[in-house]
Amino acid sequence: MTKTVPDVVARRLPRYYRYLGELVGQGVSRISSRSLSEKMKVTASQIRQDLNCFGGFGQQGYGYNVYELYSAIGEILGLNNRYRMIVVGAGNVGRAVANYTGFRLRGFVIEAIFDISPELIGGSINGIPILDSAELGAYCREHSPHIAAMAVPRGAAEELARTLEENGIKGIWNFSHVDLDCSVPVETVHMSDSLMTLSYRMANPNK
Amino acid sequence: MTKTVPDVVARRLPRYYRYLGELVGQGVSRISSRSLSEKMKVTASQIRQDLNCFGGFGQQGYGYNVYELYSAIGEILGLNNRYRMIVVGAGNVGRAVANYTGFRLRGFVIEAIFDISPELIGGSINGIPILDSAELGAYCREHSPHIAAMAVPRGAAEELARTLEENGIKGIWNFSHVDLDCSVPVETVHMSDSLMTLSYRMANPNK
DNA sequence: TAGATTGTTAATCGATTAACAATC
DNA sequence: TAGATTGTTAATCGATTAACAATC
Repeated sequence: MTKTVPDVVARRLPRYYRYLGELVGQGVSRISSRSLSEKMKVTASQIRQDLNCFGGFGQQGYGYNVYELYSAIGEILGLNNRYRMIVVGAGNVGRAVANYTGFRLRGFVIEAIFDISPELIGGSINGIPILDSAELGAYCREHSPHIAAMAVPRGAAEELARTLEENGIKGIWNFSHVDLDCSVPVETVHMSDSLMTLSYRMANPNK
Repeated sequence: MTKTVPDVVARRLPRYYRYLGELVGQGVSRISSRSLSEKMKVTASQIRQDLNCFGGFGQQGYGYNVYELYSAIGEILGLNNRYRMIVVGAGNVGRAVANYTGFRLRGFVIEAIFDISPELIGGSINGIPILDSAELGAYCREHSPHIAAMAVPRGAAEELARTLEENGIKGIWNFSHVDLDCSVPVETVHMSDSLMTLSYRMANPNK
Protein backbone atom coordinates (compact mmCIF):
# COMPACT_ATOMS: atom_id res chain seq x y z
CA MET A 1 0.00 0.00 0.00
CA THR A 2 3.00 2.32 0.13
CA LYS A 3 2.36 5.00 -2.46
CA THR A 4 4.88 4.63 -5.25
CA VAL A 5 7.44 7.44 -5.39
CA PRO A 6 7.39 9.37 -8.69
CA ASP A 7 10.65 9.14 -10.60
CA VAL A 8 10.86 12.89 -10.72
CA VAL A 9 10.90 13.02 -6.91
CA ALA A 10 13.50 10.26 -6.59
CA ARG A 11 15.76 12.18 -8.94
CA ARG A 12 15.60 15.21 -6.70
CA LEU A 13 16.84 13.35 -3.64
CA PRO A 14 20.56 13.61 -4.46
CA ARG A 15 20.18 17.34 -4.74
CA TYR A 16 18.51 17.57 -1.33
CA TYR A 17 21.27 15.39 0.01
CA ARG A 18 23.89 17.71 -1.43
CA TYR A 19 22.39 20.84 0.09
CA LEU A 20 21.76 19.22 3.44
CA GLY A 21 25.33 17.91 3.52
CA GLU A 22 26.53 21.45 3.02
CA LEU A 23 24.34 22.69 5.86
CA VAL A 24 25.64 19.92 8.11
CA GLY A 25 29.16 21.04 7.26
CA GLN A 26 28.24 24.60 8.17
CA GLY A 27 26.95 23.46 11.52
CA VAL A 28 23.34 24.47 10.80
CA SER A 29 21.11 22.30 12.95
CA ARG A 30 17.59 23.16 11.85
CA ILE A 31 15.99 24.53 8.71
CA SER A 32 12.47 25.27 7.53
CA SER A 33 11.16 24.24 4.14
CA ARG A 34 10.92 27.96 3.45
CA SER A 35 14.58 28.77 3.91
CA LEU A 36 15.75 25.59 2.24
CA SER A 37 13.53 26.48 -0.69
CA GLU A 38 15.24 29.84 -1.01
CA LYS A 39 18.68 28.25 -1.08
CA MET A 40 17.68 25.60 -3.58
CA LYS A 41 15.45 27.81 -5.70
CA VAL A 42 12.45 25.57 -5.56
CA THR A 43 9.12 26.08 -3.78
CA ALA A 44 8.70 25.18 -0.13
CA SER A 45 5.60 23.25 -1.15
CA GLN A 46 7.64 21.02 -3.38
CA ILE A 47 10.11 20.26 -0.62
CA ARG A 48 7.36 19.32 1.81
CA GLN A 49 5.55 17.22 -0.78
CA ASP A 50 8.74 15.45 -1.80
CA LEU A 51 9.83 14.63 1.72
CA ASN A 52 6.39 13.39 2.62
CA CYS A 53 6.73 10.66 0.03
CA PHE A 54 9.12 9.06 2.49
CA GLY A 55 7.84 10.08 5.87
CA GLY A 56 7.19 12.97 8.22
CA PHE A 57 10.68 14.21 8.89
CA GLY A 58 9.65 17.63 10.10
CA GLN A 59 8.00 19.07 13.11
CA GLN A 60 5.30 21.73 13.02
CA GLY A 61 6.46 25.08 14.24
CA TYR A 62 10.08 24.00 14.12
CA GLY A 63 11.06 22.76 10.68
CA TYR A 64 13.51 19.99 9.95
CA ASN A 65 16.49 18.76 11.92
CA VAL A 66 19.25 19.10 9.33
CA TYR A 67 21.38 16.20 10.40
CA GLU A 68 18.47 13.83 10.88
CA LEU A 69 17.08 14.68 7.48
CA TYR A 70 20.50 14.33 5.88
CA SER A 71 20.95 10.89 7.39
CA ALA A 72 17.44 9.82 6.49
CA ILE A 73 17.88 10.78 2.85
CA GLY A 74 21.27 9.08 2.75
CA GLU A 75 19.60 5.96 4.06
CA ILE A 76 16.81 6.20 1.49
CA LEU A 77 19.39 6.66 -1.25
CA GLY A 78 21.01 3.45 -0.10
CA LEU A 79 24.29 5.15 0.73
CA ASN A 80 24.72 3.08 3.87
CA ASN A 81 25.09 0.01 1.71
CA ARG A 82 28.51 -0.96 0.54
CA TYR A 83 28.45 -1.46 -3.21
CA ARG A 84 31.21 -3.39 -4.91
CA MET A 85 31.72 -2.07 -8.38
CA ILE A 86 33.52 -2.94 -11.57
CA VAL A 87 34.40 -0.66 -14.46
CA VAL A 88 34.21 -2.04 -17.96
CA GLY A 89 36.32 -0.14 -20.48
CA ALA A 90 39.57 1.50 -19.48
CA GLY A 91 39.42 4.39 -21.92
CA ASN A 92 39.21 7.98 -20.82
CA VAL A 93 35.78 7.75 -19.34
CA GLY A 94 36.50 4.45 -17.61
CA ARG A 95 39.64 5.91 -16.08
CA ALA A 96 37.80 9.02 -14.95
CA VAL A 97 35.18 6.87 -13.27
CA ALA A 98 37.82 4.66 -11.65
CA ASN A 99 39.46 7.63 -10.03
CA TYR A 100 36.40 9.78 -9.62
CA THR A 101 34.11 7.65 -7.53
CA GLY A 102 36.97 6.45 -5.41
CA PHE A 103 37.48 9.73 -3.66
CA ARG A 104 34.16 11.37 -4.35
CA LEU A 105 31.62 9.13 -2.76
CA ARG A 106 31.91 6.62 -0.01
CA GLY A 107 30.28 3.26 -0.18
CA PHE A 108 31.21 2.51 -3.77
CA VAL A 109 34.32 0.36 -3.92
CA ILE A 110 35.81 -0.42 -7.29
CA GLU A 111 37.22 -3.93 -7.34
CA ALA A 112 38.30 -4.44 -10.92
CA ILE A 113 38.52 -2.84 -14.32
CA PHE A 114 38.01 -4.74 -17.57
CA ASP A 115 39.34 -4.00 -21.02
CA ILE A 116 40.05 -5.83 -24.25
CA SER A 117 43.34 -4.13 -25.02
CA PRO A 118 46.35 -6.44 -24.45
CA GLU A 119 48.50 -3.44 -23.56
CA LEU A 120 46.24 -2.53 -20.66
CA ILE A 121 45.40 -5.99 -19.34
CA GLY A 122 47.58 -6.87 -16.40
CA GLY A 123 48.16 -3.24 -15.53
CA SER A 124 46.26 -1.18 -13.01
CA ILE A 125 44.61 2.19 -12.52
CA ASN A 126 44.65 3.80 -9.15
CA GLY A 127 45.70 0.47 -7.68
CA ILE A 128 42.77 -1.38 -9.26
CA PRO A 129 43.75 -4.26 -11.53
CA ILE A 130 42.82 -4.24 -15.21
CA LEU A 131 41.55 -7.65 -16.25
CA ASP A 132 40.71 -9.20 -19.59
CA SER A 133 37.12 -8.56 -20.68
CA ALA A 134 36.96 -12.19 -21.74
CA GLU A 135 36.99 -13.10 -18.04
CA LEU A 136 34.13 -10.76 -17.20
CA GLY A 137 31.40 -13.37 -16.98
CA ALA A 138 33.47 -15.73 -14.87
CA TYR A 139 34.54 -12.86 -12.63
CA CYS A 140 30.94 -11.82 -12.04
CA ARG A 141 29.86 -15.34 -11.20
CA GLU A 142 32.70 -15.68 -8.73
CA HIS A 143 32.71 -12.25 -7.08
CA SER A 144 29.15 -11.03 -7.60
CA PRO A 145 29.91 -7.32 -7.94
CA HIS A 146 26.84 -5.13 -7.45
CA ILE A 147 27.37 -2.37 -9.98
CA ALA A 148 29.04 -2.25 -13.38
CA ALA A 149 30.06 1.08 -14.85
CA MET A 150 29.91 0.63 -18.61
CA ALA A 151 32.39 2.85 -20.41
CA VAL A 152 32.66 1.05 -23.71
CA PRO A 153 32.00 2.15 -27.29
CA ARG A 154 28.45 2.22 -28.53
CA GLY A 155 28.79 -0.95 -30.55
CA ALA A 156 29.90 -3.07 -27.61
CA ALA A 157 27.28 -1.85 -25.15
CA GLU A 158 24.31 -4.05 -25.93
CA GLU A 159 26.21 -7.33 -25.76
CA LEU A 160 28.04 -6.24 -22.64
CA ALA A 161 24.78 -5.44 -20.90
CA ARG A 162 23.50 -8.94 -21.72
CA THR A 163 26.66 -10.53 -20.30
CA LEU A 164 26.40 -8.50 -17.11
CA GLU A 165 22.72 -9.26 -16.68
CA GLU A 166 23.19 -12.96 -17.24
CA ASN A 167 25.94 -13.09 -14.69
CA GLY A 168 24.03 -11.48 -11.91
CA ILE A 169 24.90 -7.78 -11.92
CA LYS A 170 22.50 -5.75 -9.78
CA GLY A 171 22.75 -2.35 -11.42
CA ILE A 172 24.38 -0.66 -14.41
CA TRP A 173 25.89 2.81 -14.55
CA ASN A 174 25.95 3.39 -18.27
CA PHE A 175 28.26 5.85 -20.01
CA SER A 176 27.75 4.38 -23.47
CA HIS A 177 25.70 6.32 -25.98
CA VAL A 178 22.92 3.80 -26.10
CA ASP A 179 19.61 3.35 -24.34
CA LEU A 180 19.81 0.01 -22.60
CA ASP A 181 16.81 -2.18 -21.96
CA CYS A 182 17.64 -4.31 -18.94
CA SER A 183 15.89 -6.13 -16.16
CA VAL A 184 18.12 -4.47 -13.56
CA PRO A 185 18.24 -0.74 -12.78
CA VAL A 186 20.20 1.23 -15.35
CA GLU A 187 21.28 4.80 -14.87
CA THR A 188 22.69 6.47 -17.94
CA VAL A 189 25.02 9.46 -18.15
CA HIS A 190 24.58 10.76 -21.68
CA MET A 191 27.48 13.16 -21.98
CA SER A 192 27.01 13.77 -25.69
CA ASP A 193 23.29 14.44 -25.24
CA SER A 194 24.20 16.90 -22.54
CA LEU A 195 26.63 18.75 -24.78
CA MET A 196 24.03 18.91 -27.53
CA THR A 197 21.52 20.36 -25.09
CA LEU A 198 24.04 23.05 -24.24
CA SER A 199 24.61 23.69 -27.92
CA TYR A 200 20.86 23.94 -28.45
CA ARG A 201 20.46 26.51 -25.71
CA MET A 202 23.34 28.56 -27.03
CA ALA A 203 21.95 28.44 -30.57
CA ASN A 204 18.39 29.24 -29.45
CA PRO A 205 18.75 31.81 -26.70
CA ASN A 206 15.21 33.14 -27.05
CA LYS A 207 13.43 29.81 -26.63
CA MET B 1 5.14 35.01 -31.55
CA THR B 2 7.00 31.71 -31.91
CA LYS B 3 5.64 29.45 -29.20
CA THR B 4 8.38 28.83 -26.68
CA VAL B 5 9.73 25.28 -26.73
CA PRO B 6 9.32 23.44 -23.41
CA ASP B 7 12.60 22.42 -21.85
CA VAL B 8 11.42 18.83 -21.68
CA VAL B 9 11.02 18.78 -25.45
CA ALA B 10 14.41 20.41 -26.09
CA ARG B 11 16.03 17.74 -23.94
CA ARG B 12 14.55 15.02 -26.09
CA LEU B 13 16.07 16.35 -29.30
CA PRO B 14 19.50 14.73 -28.84
CA ARG B 15 17.80 11.39 -28.46
CA TYR B 16 15.83 11.85 -31.66
CA TYR B 17 19.04 12.89 -33.33
CA ARG B 18 20.75 9.74 -32.12
CA TYR B 19 18.06 7.41 -33.42
CA LEU B 20 17.74 9.22 -36.72
CA GLY B 21 21.50 9.12 -37.16
CA GLU B 22 21.37 5.39 -36.73
CA LEU B 23 18.61 5.08 -39.32
CA VAL B 24 20.60 7.23 -41.73
CA GLY B 25 23.52 4.88 -41.19
CA GLN B 26 21.28 1.93 -41.95
CA GLY B 27 20.16 3.50 -45.19
CA VAL B 28 16.54 3.90 -44.09
CA SER B 29 15.06 6.79 -46.03
CA ARG B 30 11.58 7.25 -44.59
CA ILE B 31 9.92 6.53 -41.29
CA SER B 32 6.52 7.10 -39.74
CA SER B 33 6.02 8.47 -36.26
CA ARG B 34 4.50 5.10 -35.48
CA SER B 35 7.53 2.97 -36.27
CA LEU B 36 9.96 5.49 -34.79
CA SER B 37 7.86 5.42 -31.64
CA GLU B 38 8.25 1.66 -31.42
CA LYS B 39 12.01 1.87 -31.73
CA MET B 40 12.30 4.66 -29.20
CA LYS B 41 9.65 3.38 -26.82
CA VAL B 42 7.68 6.58 -26.71
CA THR B 43 4.25 7.37 -28.15
CA ALA B 44 3.83 8.42 -31.74
CA SER B 45 1.78 11.34 -30.45
CA GLN B 46 4.72 12.63 -28.49
CA ILE B 47 7.00 12.46 -31.50
CA ARG B 48 4.57 14.40 -33.66
CA GLN B 49 3.92 16.96 -30.93
CA ASP B 50 7.62 17.41 -30.28
CA LEU B 51 8.59 17.84 -33.91
CA ASN B 52 5.78 20.28 -34.48
CA CYS B 53 7.35 22.65 -32.00
CA PHE B 54 9.91 23.29 -34.71
CA GLY B 55 7.99 22.88 -37.93
CA GLY B 56 6.11 20.49 -40.15
CA PHE B 57 8.81 18.06 -41.14
CA GLY B 58 6.48 15.27 -42.19
CA GLN B 59 4.11 14.60 -44.97
CA GLN B 60 0.65 13.14 -44.57
CA GLY B 61 0.36 9.60 -45.80
CA TYR B 62 4.13 9.29 -46.09
CA GLY B 63 5.82 10.00 -42.80
CA TYR B 64 9.18 11.67 -42.37
CA ASN B 65 12.19 11.73 -44.63
CA VAL B 66 14.87 10.37 -42.33
CA TYR B 67 17.81 12.30 -43.65
CA GLU B 68 15.94 15.59 -43.90
CA LEU B 69 14.69 15.24 -40.36
CA TYR B 70 18.13 14.27 -39.11
CA SER B 71 19.67 17.33 -40.72
CA ALA B 72 16.91 19.60 -39.50
CA ILE B 73 17.33 18.49 -35.91
CA GLY B 74 21.11 18.82 -36.18
CA GLU B 75 20.58 22.36 -37.39
CA ILE B 76 18.15 23.11 -34.53
CA LEU B 77 20.65 21.69 -32.06
CA GLY B 78 23.23 24.09 -33.41
CA LEU B 79 25.54 21.32 -34.54
CA ASN B 80 26.40 23.13 -37.73
CA ASN B 81 28.06 25.81 -35.69
CA ARG B 82 31.71 25.44 -34.89
CA TYR B 83 32.21 25.86 -31.15
CA ARG B 84 35.63 26.63 -29.78
CA MET B 85 35.97 25.12 -26.36
CA ILE B 86 38.27 25.20 -23.37
CA VAL B 87 38.54 22.71 -20.55
CA VAL B 88 39.22 23.99 -17.06
CA GLY B 89 40.72 21.40 -14.75
CA ALA B 90 43.05 18.69 -16.05
CA GLY B 91 42.06 16.02 -13.54
CA ASN B 92 40.45 12.77 -14.56
CA VAL B 93 37.22 14.29 -15.70
CA GLY B 94 38.93 17.12 -17.55
CA ARG B 95 41.14 14.64 -19.33
CA ALA B 96 38.19 12.45 -20.25
CA VAL B 97 36.39 15.46 -21.69
CA ALA B 98 39.47 16.58 -23.58
CA ASN B 99 39.74 13.24 -25.34
CA TYR B 100 36.07 12.38 -25.41
CA THR B 101 34.53 15.25 -27.27
CA GLY B 102 37.38 15.36 -29.73
CA PHE B 103 36.43 12.19 -31.46
CA ARG B 104 32.84 11.83 -30.38
CA LEU B 105 31.17 14.87 -31.74
CA ARG B 106 32.10 17.15 -34.55
CA GLY B 107 31.85 20.88 -34.28
CA PHE B 108 33.36 21.13 -30.82
CA VAL B 109 37.03 22.01 -31.00
CA ILE B 110 39.04 22.12 -27.81
CA GLU B 111 41.63 24.87 -27.97
CA ALA B 112 43.18 24.87 -24.54
CA ILE B 113 43.14 23.23 -21.14
CA PHE B 114 43.70 25.12 -17.90
CA ASP B 115 44.98 23.88 -14.58
CA ILE B 116 46.64 25.26 -11.47
CA SER B 117 49.14 22.46 -11.00
CA PRO B 118 52.71 23.52 -11.91
CA GLU B 119 53.52 19.95 -12.95
CA LEU B 120 50.81 19.99 -15.59
CA ILE B 121 51.17 23.54 -16.89
CA GLY B 122 53.21 23.62 -20.05
CA GLY B 123 52.32 20.05 -20.91
CA SER B 124 49.56 18.88 -23.19
CA ILE B 125 46.75 16.35 -23.46
CA ASN B 126 45.85 14.91 -26.78
CA GLY B 127 47.90 17.67 -28.40
CA ILE B 128 46.03 20.41 -26.57
CA PRO B 129 48.23 22.70 -24.47
CA ILE B 130 47.72 22.95 -20.72
CA LEU B 131 47.91 26.56 -19.62
CA ASP B 132 48.03 28.25 -16.23
CA SER B 133 44.58 28.94 -14.77
CA ALA B 134 45.88 32.35 -13.77
CA GLU B 135 45.86 33.26 -17.45
CA LEU B 136 42.28 32.14 -17.99
CA GLY B 137 40.69 35.59 -17.96
CA ALA B 138 43.27 37.05 -20.31
CA TYR B 139 42.96 34.05 -22.60
CA CYS B 140 39.20 34.41 -22.81
CA ARG B 141 39.41 38.10 -23.59
CA GLU B 142 41.92 37.43 -26.33
CA HIS B 143 40.51 34.27 -27.92
CA SER B 144 36.81 34.41 -27.01
CA PRO B 145 36.16 30.68 -26.70
CA HIS B 146 32.48 29.79 -26.84
CA ILE B 147 32.22 26.97 -24.32
CA ALA B 148 34.06 26.17 -21.12
CA ALA B 149 33.93 22.67 -19.69
CA MET B 150 34.33 23.07 -15.94
CA ALA B 151 35.99 20.04 -14.37
CA VAL B 152 37.22 21.57 -11.14
CA PRO B 153 36.58 20.72 -7.50
CA ARG B 154 33.38 21.93 -5.90
CA GLY B 155 35.06 24.72 -3.98
CA ALA B 156 36.57 26.32 -7.06
CA ALA B 157 33.48 26.20 -9.23
CA GLU B 158 31.61 29.32 -8.18
CA GLU B 159 34.55 31.67 -8.61
CA LEU B 160 35.54 30.05 -11.89
CA ALA B 161 32.05 30.55 -13.27
CA ARG B 162 32.25 34.25 -12.39
CA THR B 163 35.60 34.59 -14.15
CA LEU B 164 34.30 32.86 -17.25
CA GLU B 165 31.14 34.94 -17.32
CA GLU B 166 32.99 38.20 -16.88
CA ASN B 167 35.32 37.34 -19.69
CA GLY B 168 32.66 36.62 -22.24
CA ILE B 169 32.11 32.87 -22.24
CA LYS B 170 28.92 31.90 -24.10
CA GLY B 171 28.10 28.62 -22.43
CA ILE B 172 29.26 26.38 -19.61
CA TRP B 173 29.41 22.59 -19.55
CA ASN B 174 29.60 21.95 -15.83
CA PHE B 175 31.02 18.79 -14.30
CA SER B 176 31.44 20.27 -10.83
CA HIS B 177 29.10 19.17 -8.08
CA VAL B 178 27.47 22.53 -7.73
CA ASP B 179 24.40 24.22 -9.17
CA LEU B 180 25.62 27.29 -10.97
CA ASP B 181 23.61 30.43 -11.34
CA CYS B 182 24.82 32.15 -14.48
CA SER B 183 23.62 34.56 -17.10
CA VAL B 184 24.80 32.24 -19.88
CA PRO B 185 23.45 28.75 -20.61
CA VAL B 186 24.80 26.14 -18.20
CA GLU B 187 24.45 22.42 -18.73
CA THR B 188 25.45 20.30 -15.79
CA VAL B 189 26.53 16.66 -15.75
CA HIS B 190 25.99 15.55 -12.16
CA MET B 191 27.82 12.24 -12.11
CA SER B 192 27.53 11.78 -8.37
CA ASP B 193 23.80 12.54 -8.42
CA SER B 194 23.47 9.97 -11.16
CA LEU B 195 25.27 7.31 -9.15
CA MET B 196 23.07 8.07 -6.14
CA THR B 197 19.98 7.68 -8.27
CA LEU B 198 21.23 4.27 -9.32
CA SER B 199 21.89 3.40 -5.71
CA TYR B 200 18.38 4.53 -4.81
CA ARG B 201 16.80 2.35 -7.45
CA MET B 202 18.83 -0.65 -6.37
CA ALA B 203 17.94 -0.09 -2.73
CA ASN B 204 14.24 0.50 -3.46
CA PRO B 205 13.33 -1.95 -6.19
CA ASN B 206 9.62 -1.88 -5.46
CA LYS B 207 9.18 1.89 -5.75
C1' DT C 1 -8.76 7.31 -56.00
C1' DA C 2 -8.11 4.87 -51.44
C1' DG C 3 -4.98 4.25 -47.74
C1' DA C 4 -1.80 6.08 -44.82
C1' DT C 5 -0.11 9.25 -41.83
C1' DT C 6 0.52 13.78 -40.57
C1' DG C 7 -0.60 18.28 -37.94
C1' DT C 8 -3.44 19.83 -34.47
C1' DT C 9 -7.19 20.14 -31.27
C1' DA C 10 -9.37 18.10 -27.26
C1' DA C 11 -9.15 14.95 -23.21
C1' DT C 12 -6.45 12.93 -19.71
C1' DC C 13 -3.08 12.46 -16.68
C1' DG C 14 0.45 13.79 -13.47
C1' DA C 15 3.20 17.17 -11.22
C1' DT C 16 3.53 21.62 -9.06
C1' DT C 17 1.78 25.18 -6.28
C1' DA C 18 -1.40 27.23 -3.02
C1' DA C 19 -3.95 27.06 1.02
C1' DC C 20 -4.98 25.86 5.54
C1' DA C 21 -6.13 22.96 9.46
C1' DA C 22 -3.28 20.33 12.64
C1' DT C 23 0.13 20.72 16.02
C1' DC C 24 4.62 21.44 18.00
C1' DT D 1 -0.14 30.24 25.29
C1' DA D 2 0.93 32.42 20.62
C1' DG D 3 3.69 31.95 16.62
C1' DA D 4 5.66 29.17 13.40
C1' DT D 5 5.76 25.67 10.30
C1' DT D 6 4.56 21.24 9.06
C1' DG D 7 1.58 17.54 6.64
C1' DT D 8 -1.96 17.23 3.54
C1' DT D 9 -5.87 18.39 0.72
C1' DA D 10 -7.52 21.14 -3.09
C1' DA D 11 -6.57 24.11 -7.22
C1' DT D 12 -3.66 25.02 -10.97
C1' DC D 13 -0.68 24.27 -14.35
C1' DG D 14 1.77 21.79 -17.90
C1' DA D 15 2.83 17.67 -20.33
C1' DT D 16 1.27 13.48 -22.42
C1' DT D 17 -1.94 10.88 -24.92
C1' DA D 18 -5.99 10.20 -27.80
C1' DA D 19 -8.67 11.38 -31.58
C1' DC D 20 -9.63 12.94 -36.02
C1' DA D 21 -10.00 16.13 -39.87
C1' DA D 22 -6.71 17.57 -43.37
C1' DT D 23 -4.04 16.02 -47.05
C1' DC D 24 -0.37 13.71 -49.46
